[in-house]
Amino acid sequence: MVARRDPSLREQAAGRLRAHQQRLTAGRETLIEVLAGADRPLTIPEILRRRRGLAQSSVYRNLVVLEDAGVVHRIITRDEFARYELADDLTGHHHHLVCATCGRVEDVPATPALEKSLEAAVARAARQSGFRTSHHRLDLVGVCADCA
Amino acid sequence: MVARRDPSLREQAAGRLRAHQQRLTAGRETLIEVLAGADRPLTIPEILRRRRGLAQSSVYRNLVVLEDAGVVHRIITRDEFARYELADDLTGHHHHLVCATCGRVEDVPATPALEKSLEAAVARAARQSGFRTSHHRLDLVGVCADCA
DNA sequence: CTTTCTGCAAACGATTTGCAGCAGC
DNA sequence: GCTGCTGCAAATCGTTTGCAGAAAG
Repeated sequence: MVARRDPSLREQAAGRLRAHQQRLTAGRETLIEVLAGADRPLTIPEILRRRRGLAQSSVYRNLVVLEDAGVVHRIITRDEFARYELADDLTGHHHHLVCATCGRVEDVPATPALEKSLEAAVARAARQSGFRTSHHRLDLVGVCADCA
Repeated sequence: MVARRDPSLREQAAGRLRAHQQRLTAGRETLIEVLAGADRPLTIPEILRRRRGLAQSSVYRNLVVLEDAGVVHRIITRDEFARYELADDLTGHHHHLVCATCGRVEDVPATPALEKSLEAAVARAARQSGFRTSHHRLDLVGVCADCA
């Protein structure tokens, strides 16, 4: 998903990292660029393919740091690899289309009507369960155009 | 989640297994019993703890078979272990409360109002993406009573 | 200099798999 | 018997980690 506020993306990331006493290093900036340039969550092999010269272990490590800082978000579907995307609040809230066959994930923007229903459901569930809910996650599972 | 139609659960499972040329063996029946008796998805360590004497590798293998046959459903959250529950159509469609801290997952029944909104969103997303969507998955993420 | 980050290679751990013996038809 | 199921132990593979050297401050 392309970032909504490209110009400040770097600054926002830097700020969040600083708040976690972490630096915005070259490797971390590269990761943010790659994710900002993708229109869907990427696996680590995909990231490595898009930018040669990144060390796999540093990518893993930096994605953990970026996730802790709230800059990126890790999503786990059903296939072997985890996928990463920029955090929701940097790109706009959205949901995912997940291909049950190949694991590919595509973004789909949230709609106000649906979000309203979800809010209501979240509030109801929270009330009766003792869970303090902070956000939700909606996946539409199916078969993508390539796998059909 | 407790099965809605306990009496026929065993028969339904047997039928689905047979349709996939698989037998309903003792080990598989035990798994179904354990999952039917739980009110939330269980990890494999939890399953092994509830029924001593099950071989870990057979549990893994049988859960794959049961999933292929459409009897159980594997869910992956964020923590180390996958979790298993009986398939939606045996227990009733529901969603999940996921604890962001400990990974615990609780069931929450689906409500007609929410499902209607979801249907609409699914249809809209499918139309514009080339995905042929078959079902959805909604997780409410938060912190459970124990971790709060 | 001191602290954090990087890259390599080795370690980890949930899950999968090879194989020999057993059970079901 | 033949085929599929089980359980053990070993292998797999995405991910994590130890460590020594390089950058940041």
